[in-house]
Amino acid sequence: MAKYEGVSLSVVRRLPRYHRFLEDLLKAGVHRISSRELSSKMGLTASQIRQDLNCFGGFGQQGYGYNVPALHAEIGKILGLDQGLRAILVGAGNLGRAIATHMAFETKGFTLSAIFDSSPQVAGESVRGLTVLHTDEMERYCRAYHPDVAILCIPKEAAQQLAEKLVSWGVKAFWNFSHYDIAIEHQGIIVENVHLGDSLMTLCYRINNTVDGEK
Amino acid sequence: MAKYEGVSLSVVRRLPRYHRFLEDLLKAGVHRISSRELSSKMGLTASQIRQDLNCFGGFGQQGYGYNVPALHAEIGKILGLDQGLRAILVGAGNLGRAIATHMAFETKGFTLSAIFDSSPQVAGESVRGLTVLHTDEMERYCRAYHPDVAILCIPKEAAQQLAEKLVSWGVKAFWNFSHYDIAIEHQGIIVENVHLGDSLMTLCYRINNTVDGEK
DNA sequence: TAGATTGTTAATCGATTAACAATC
DNA sequence: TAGATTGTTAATCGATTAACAATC
Repeated sequence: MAKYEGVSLSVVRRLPRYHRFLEDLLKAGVHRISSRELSSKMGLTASQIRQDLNCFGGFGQQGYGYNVPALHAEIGKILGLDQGLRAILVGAGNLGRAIATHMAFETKGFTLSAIFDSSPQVAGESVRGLTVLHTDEMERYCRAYHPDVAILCIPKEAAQQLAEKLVSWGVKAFWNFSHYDIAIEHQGIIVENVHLGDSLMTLCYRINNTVDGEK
Repeated sequence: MAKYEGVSLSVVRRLPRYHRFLEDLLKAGVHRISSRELSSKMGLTASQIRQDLNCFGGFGQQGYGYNVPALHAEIGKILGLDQGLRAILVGAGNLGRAIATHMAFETKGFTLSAIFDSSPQVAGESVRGLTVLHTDEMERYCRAYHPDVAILCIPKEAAQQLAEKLVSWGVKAFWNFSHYDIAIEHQGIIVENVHLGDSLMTLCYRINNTVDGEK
């Protein structure tokens, strides 16, 4: 654990993208790639790629470049995609269901192990082969199975209350789709936010404030 | 248009979050806030808030702070949330439907004006009060109504093909949920990516590489 | 007026890019 | 060996933080 402590979040956030591009190359049967070639495909500098990768070790070979299958596997290992961390999903509304059915959890390091909803109507339904449980059962479940992460697809107010409880039941990480900023009140908890509304508003700004032809 | 040309994307990306926090204060009946108070609520520095806001003008008052309703309205105007930009959604699968039904487009600067799907079975269905159209009708629709943005909730291969076409039909911005990196091949097009898989993999890394108690 | 807090300039910090010696 | 390309150090660039004079 914590093998790579000094690595900045900016670098880490680029790793999944490297992994994706290498996967494409792998599928295309490309066995060898230089930082220069990869940089032009990905729209960044060769320097940055070499710097990024060297945070984790020397995966290349001078005069040759990088071995695609090996590098792809290395990055997967660095990310921990083989770990099968246990995730629970909280909130089986439109978004929650879409996340449950749409996401390839298994190839991203996770197993979706339970789904909860606060509505008695929804509890009992089957989503992605899992029977939705009522949120009342969440404490028992967490204490018994110690999920690694909770995926919050619930409104802000519910998120605020439930995050508190989930933390007290030992959940240390959140994939947060709600508008509640967990990280502020819960130091030491890992939070990955997906603020769709913020993303859309940013897009709105950019459309309104971009001169035609500007990058 | 392009009123604020020099402002960096890092600053712009914080605007929606300011807007959200100010909305909460507004609802709580708070009329006045200093950069210092706001900074402690949001988990950033007072300096940064003042710097950020001053990119767009002097909205505060020395010795007093910021007027909450006024600042909230200003940021909304800067973002262009009152513009009602026309959005079309491409792909009415799990994710597309969730986005269509879940997102509050109206309060984020957009109007969802049409939904398309490539499956003849799906075309004709009603989603959020809109009849899903077949993708064959997209060209005619774009040429007639000039949508400002296309929301891509389709697989990578389809995204690659359709992005190409949409650009040729005059679409200048994308809210992209696919794994295809539009921006690389289409310079001058505005792309806001939501790479859920990347976010999940980043979370995987952070869980695997965070020492207990570390921030 | 005195106190508070902004707007803004200057200092620091971190991230990206460039350069090049090491080496396959 | 010669050419290519990495790993790594140094230079640059941009973003964040600190400081303080302006001013309400």
